[in-house]
Amino acid sequence: MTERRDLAAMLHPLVKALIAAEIRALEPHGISMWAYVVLSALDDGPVRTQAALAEAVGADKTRIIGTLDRLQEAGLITREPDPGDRRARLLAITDAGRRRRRAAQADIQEGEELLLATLSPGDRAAFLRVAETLANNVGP
Amino acid sequence: MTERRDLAAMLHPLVKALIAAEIRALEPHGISMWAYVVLSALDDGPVRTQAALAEAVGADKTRIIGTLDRLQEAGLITREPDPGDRRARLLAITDAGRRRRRAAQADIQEGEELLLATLSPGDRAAFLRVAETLANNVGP
DNA sequence: TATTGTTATACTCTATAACTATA
DNA sequence: TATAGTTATAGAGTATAACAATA
Repeated sequence: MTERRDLAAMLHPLVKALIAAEIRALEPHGISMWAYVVLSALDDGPVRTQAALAEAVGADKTRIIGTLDRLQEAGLITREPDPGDRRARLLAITDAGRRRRRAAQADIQEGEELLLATLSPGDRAAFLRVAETLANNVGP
Repeated sequence: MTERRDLAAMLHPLVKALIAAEIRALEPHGISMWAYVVLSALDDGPVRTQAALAEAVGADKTRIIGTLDRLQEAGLITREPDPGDRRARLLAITDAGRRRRRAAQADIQEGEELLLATLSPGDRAAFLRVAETLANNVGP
């Protein structure tokens, strides 16, 4: 094998920079990183319990409660007791939430494109393809 | 632009998994992640102050002190006052440190290869090339 | 007075445990 | 009694501020 740097050593600073840029991009939209993650998850479809949502976004169930409080307060999600089992909370994104999330995502990806623009079309496509593959191989 | 997932959303779980694997790989070598990072930086050449080393590895200067204490105690680095300015500490890796670091790196990259093995040779090369490029574009 | 390294303190993020309400 | 959600507590990691030694 030809010599190379460690994957983590290369990708960790990159991810740190991406997250910092994402936080800056989210600020004008008035939502936190966790709020964005939650909205993104709910944009794929409603979820029946907060624990399931937490699991889907890779968080502890206690960690998203404040986020859900604020998203509900802002009218970006709905959160109602399941009539069939009033312990559970049915979670769904609202139209306003969907608009907010998609506007935020457009800004985030616009920033990311500045980085990707330095790549050849072939490298860009290969990198995105591999990133998706590896992210899926590695579990949630 | 064709639709795609956010870079951070793909790469963050990947990096988390890589770091977790790295920590497991380092355990038999008896060094922490920060110790490995410090050894790797010093394997590229000695450094004249702890602050410069901290900066080089993306850490706060107060955060690496305990790590340096342990590395020195274990004989993996040397750390002596600069005769020309006794406030500064000259830092260098020892032969034992170099051996430890390289053995650790071999194990780490062996684990990473399991992931990369799923890729076509072209995708593998492109991914490593792009990761290096982006990591450099993004600052230290 | 300024700089290097160190120690002490506080803050943020996260996880664990204890509690409530429903079943 | 078991489960979903919430609140309270504690732990890890990090950054900031105060301190000691040297210049």
